[in-house]
Amino acid sequence: MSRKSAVGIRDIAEAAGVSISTVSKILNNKTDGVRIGYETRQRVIEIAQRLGYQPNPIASALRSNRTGIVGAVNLNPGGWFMGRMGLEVQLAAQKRGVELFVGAVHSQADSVEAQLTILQGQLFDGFLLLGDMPSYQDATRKWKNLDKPYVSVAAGANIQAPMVHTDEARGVQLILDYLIGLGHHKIAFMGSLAWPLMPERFQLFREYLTERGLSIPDNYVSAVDCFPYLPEEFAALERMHRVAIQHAISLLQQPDPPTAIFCAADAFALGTLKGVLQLGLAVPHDVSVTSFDGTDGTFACQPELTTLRRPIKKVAAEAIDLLLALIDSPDDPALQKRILVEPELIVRDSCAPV
Amino acid sequence: MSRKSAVGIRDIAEAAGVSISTVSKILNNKTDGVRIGYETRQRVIEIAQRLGYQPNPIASALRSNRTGIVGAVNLNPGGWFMGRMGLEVQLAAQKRGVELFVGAVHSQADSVEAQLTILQGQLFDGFLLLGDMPSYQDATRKWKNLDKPYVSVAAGANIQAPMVHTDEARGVQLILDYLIGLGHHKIAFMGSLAWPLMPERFQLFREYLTERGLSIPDNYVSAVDCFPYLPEEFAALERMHRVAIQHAISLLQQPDPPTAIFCAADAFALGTLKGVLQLGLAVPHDVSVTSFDGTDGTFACQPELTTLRRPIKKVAAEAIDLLLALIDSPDDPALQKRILVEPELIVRDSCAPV
DNA sequence: ATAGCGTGAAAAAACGTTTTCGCAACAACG
DNA sequence: CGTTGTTGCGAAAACGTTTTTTCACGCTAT
Repeated sequence: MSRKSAVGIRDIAEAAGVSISTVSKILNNKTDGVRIGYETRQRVIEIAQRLGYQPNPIASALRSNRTGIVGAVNLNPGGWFMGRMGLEVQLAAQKRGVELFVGAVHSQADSVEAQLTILQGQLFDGFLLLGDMPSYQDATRKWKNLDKPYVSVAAGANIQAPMVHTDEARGVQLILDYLIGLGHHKIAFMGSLAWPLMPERFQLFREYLTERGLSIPDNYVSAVDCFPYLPEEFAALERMHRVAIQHAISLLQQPDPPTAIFCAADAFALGTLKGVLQLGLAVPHDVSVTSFDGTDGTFACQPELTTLRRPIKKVAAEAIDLLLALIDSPDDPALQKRILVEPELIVRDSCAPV
Repeated sequence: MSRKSAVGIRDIAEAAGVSISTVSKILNNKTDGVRIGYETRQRVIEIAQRLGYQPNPIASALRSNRTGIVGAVNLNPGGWFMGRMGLEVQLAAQKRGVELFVGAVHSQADSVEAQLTILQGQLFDGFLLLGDMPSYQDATRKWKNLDKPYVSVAAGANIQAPMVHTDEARGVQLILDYLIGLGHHKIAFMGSLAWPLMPERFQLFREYLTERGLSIPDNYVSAVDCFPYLPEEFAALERMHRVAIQHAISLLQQPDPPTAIFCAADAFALGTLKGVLQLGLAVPHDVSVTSFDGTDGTFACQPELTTLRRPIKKVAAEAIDLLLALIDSPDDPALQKRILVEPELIVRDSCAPV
């Protein structure tokens, strides 16, 4: 290890017979109030190349107060949807030529704060907050006065920050339009009200149906009691799956069972599929199932799930664009906005007419 | 934005009536050749706290040449297994009190290099290379002489670097012992030989069987032609699923079909499940299926898959430990090692006696 | 001749730490 | 009373850049 120490800006200066400031300006393409002869410019660039110069980003960051790197912290990295989101924002960032590194939060609140402390340290020019969690408000409030721009991605509507999210009202509408179009009136809801976003999603579900005069009996609401955050044990998602199976069974064993089940996340739908099977019934013949999110699991099952696809790539792209804009002009009030992206209903094989 | 500029070490020095060097030593718990009175120590710490001092990691890194952060680049972030691996190394790092940020590689070789350039810049004290890819060798060769320690995780055996990996020979053995114990002799292999690791896995499969005098007819080897790297379109994994379905069907429609199918990754097994169903056959009654990796999808299907669980948490933990050790003593030859971790066979419902 | 100006570049300060070196004060010891 | 050792801390250099300021020179217009 530790070669003879890397070639720096002053090695170049020495080799070119110019000063280090000249080299810096040339290598950074400074043209503002700076004049450098064409001759010198070429020579320095050529020498830098030949010497294999690699700028030291730390030193550069210290002086210029910009690292050119953005960060993200994922509040629910173990979830199928948010896990994918972490990936997609990275992709979107790379497409725009900026590097994005993502950290994950593993336990509850303390870890968020630790992460945010790092993020708001000078390492990143700005960051993304991916997802939501109960203590989100508490954690972010402390950082409201941090001087790095950030945007919130796929978090609840009550966030006080620039944010990008799926148009969930539209999503719920797409699903229910479809189910009702198939003649369903007895539609159950399955989801965990302990998760962020889920209460809002249930609210939208209820509003849609009551507006159309359809009632939602209490026993059509199946509140799975589980928590999605990062599984300390490997089996957390599996446990959740099993719980969903049981919920599907109880939902369908009632005297007047629903003809369709609206699952508020893919994991619930997958569990429901299996629950139905265990009752000796069939999807979609005996009961229709819809899913929400459209992650990978929804096509690898039998029957394949009709699902609402949250537009993950679009959300990621919008988020990065917004963040980069904010980094460029942090005080532009026009950027303090909320972007809602339209989701898409993927019709597959888990629904049928009543 | 931009508060009155953050409180720095010298604000503390001023407030405490000591020099900045003293403050620095106190805040870093320096005890080496340094003596500071208990009195002063307490006072400075108290003041730092009261002023809400947040150290500037950039400045600190510049001087000390250590950032306290490690990085990782994930060569196959979109894969079910490697995606999870990215998460687990982060977790393992956090448990050890070090921050780890992961970047993802989206296209082929150029992106790897771009990432590695960043990684070997001074931002990180060391890094993990997660997974493998065809151009891995090319990309890393150029960086063989970088002065940051790194460890390779879950890459092929031909990597010239400290590495941590599943004991795949043991894994293949566990699966085949189990299948043969159930009386299976006609065992097919399904996998993509275009992926890294897969040829080696096939080799192990072949060796095991031929050692026991079992032949592997060519038509029992189903080489799915697909590429696992980061899906530019959302549907890449889905396409792969469909291809696997077709392969399962051709495998089983032969005159003398296998009684068991050894799938070299979870995605193939999930596809196989559906292929069998489409033929009007049943798993495990008509054919047994085993999977490799044990990611989330393997329990959310019907029947649940018997799978070899690659010990992802253990691998992640070993990798971080090794990396941190390397950062501490980069020149210790004892750390130039290869760690193989024992996998585990998860027996579920996809296999039955012949 | 000389003030003014445009061109090209060097000198020096700055970023916020860590680290090395040194030095005063005091006590103990012969 | 000099030497030696110990304690507690400060001064200053250093890390590798970017940014600001200054400067030399040659040309033109007065």
